[in-house]
Amino acid sequence: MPDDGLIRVLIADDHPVVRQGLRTFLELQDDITVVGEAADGDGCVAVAEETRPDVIVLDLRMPGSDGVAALRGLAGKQNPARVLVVTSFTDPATVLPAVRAGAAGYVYKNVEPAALASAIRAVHSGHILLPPDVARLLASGEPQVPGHKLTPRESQVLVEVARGHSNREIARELHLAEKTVKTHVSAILAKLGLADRTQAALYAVRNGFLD
Amino acid sequence: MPDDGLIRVLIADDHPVVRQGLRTFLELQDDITVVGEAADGDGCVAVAEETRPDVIVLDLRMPGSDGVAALRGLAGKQNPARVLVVTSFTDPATVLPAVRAGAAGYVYKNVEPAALASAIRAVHSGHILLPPDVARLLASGEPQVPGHKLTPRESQVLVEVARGHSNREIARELHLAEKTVKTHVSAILAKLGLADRTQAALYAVRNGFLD
DNA sequence: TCGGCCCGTGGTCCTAGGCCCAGCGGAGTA
DNA sequence: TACTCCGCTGGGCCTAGGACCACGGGCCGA
Repeated sequence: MPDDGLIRVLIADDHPVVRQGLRTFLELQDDITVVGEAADGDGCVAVAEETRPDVIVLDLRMPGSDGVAALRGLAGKQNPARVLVVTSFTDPATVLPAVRAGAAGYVYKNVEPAALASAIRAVHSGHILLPPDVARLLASGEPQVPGHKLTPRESQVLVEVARGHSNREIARELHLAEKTVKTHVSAILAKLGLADRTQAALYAVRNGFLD
Repeated sequence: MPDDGLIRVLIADDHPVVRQGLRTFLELQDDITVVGEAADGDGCVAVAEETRPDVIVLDLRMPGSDGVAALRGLAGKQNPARVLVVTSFTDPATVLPAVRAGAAGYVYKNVEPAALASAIRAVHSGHILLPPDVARLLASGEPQVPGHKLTPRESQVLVEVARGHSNREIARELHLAEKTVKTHVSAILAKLGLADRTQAALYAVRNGFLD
C-alpha cells in the first residue's frame, strides 16, 4: 500500500456528474488523490475493500443501497476508512443512524469545494466534523429516531401540513376544530421528535407521505 | 370512433404500478374504459392522438417531459380530451401553469379510487373540478407564479428555512440579526407568493434549492 | 371491569412568525 | 446627481402556532 503523503479518497455518489466534478476538483489538491468511485452503498463497500481509501466521501441519499447501508457494510468489514457524509438535510431519522454507523464527518451537499477539501483533511487527521445544527441534534440526547407510529388521523393531518396548509385550513378540510388539529400536530411533533410544522412537512415529503 | 357510452380514458403516469392499478380499477367501472397509457408528457400527447380518449388522467410530475408539457402539447394539437390532473402538491408554480394550459380538473394523488372515478365522470360531463385549496389559490387573483428572482441572500435564507431552521437559528448561522432574517423570509414569501415558511420550505425542496 | 389507545374538544399562555412601517450605507448605472 | 438594487437593522404589533394542562366517549383486549 503506497504512502506518499496523499489522502486517498473514494467518492460515493449516484450521480456520475457529481462524481466527475468532485474527482476533478479533488485531484487538483496537492495532498489528495481519488482512488475510486461508487454509485451506491454496496459498490462503495466493494470499492473500499479493493482500494483501501483513507477517506470516503459518501452521499447518504442513493437509490438502492444507500449511505447508511454503506456505513454498516464498512463497519462489518472493519474497513478503517474515515467516512465524510454528504447530504442535503438535517433529518433526525437519517443523521443518527449515519453517525451511529460510524460517520466521522457530516457536510451539506452545497458545501464549497474548498471547504469540502478541508473537511476531508480534518476527518483524515482524526477529527469528528459536524455542522452546528447536526451537533445540536446529537447533543439534545433524546432518541430522535421515530419510536412511535403515527395514528391514521395523525398521518392524515401530517399530509395536510405537508401540503402547506395552516391549522385553520386543515380544520376546515377535515371538519374538525382548529384546536383538534393543533393537538394532532403537537402529537406528530412529539412522536417524530421535531420542533415545528416546517420540519414535519419536510419529514413527510422525504418519507413518502404524499406519494 | 366507437361511441358505446363508455368514457374513454388515457392514463399518463411514470410509474407502471400506478398505471396498472388505475387501469384495473377503472376497467371495473361500468361506464369507463381505458384506451391507453403513457409514461411521460410526450408519450401522453402521442397516445392521445392515436386513441382519442375522452378524459386523460395526467400525473403532473413525470421525469423528462412532464404534465404541463403534455397539456401544452395537447392544446397545440387541439386534442379535445378533457384533462384531469393528478398531483401531490398545491404548488402555485405548478397549479397555475397546469390550469392555464387547459386542465379541466385537479385531484390529489391520494384521492380515493371511487372519488377519482367520480372526478373522471365530472370532467367528462364538462365540469371544471378543483379541490377547495386549489380553487382558493386561483381565486386569490394574484400572479402567484414567481415573477421576481430571489437575491443571493434570500436564496441562502430559503435554503436554511428548507432545512427546518427557525429564524433565530438562521440568524446565528449566518451571523445576522433575527430581524434581518425575518425581513428576508418576508421578501421570499412575497416574491414566491407563499403564505408561510412551511410553504417556502416545500417550494425550496421541490425546486432543487437543496440539491 | 379496567386500562390503553384513538379521537375529539376545551382553557391558558407565551412566543415565533410575519406584516407594516422606517432608516442607513454601498455599489452600479444613466 | 438621482435612482435602483441589495443587504442590514430597528420599532411596533397581531396572531398562528404550539406547549401544558384538562376532559369525555368509543373500542378492544387482558
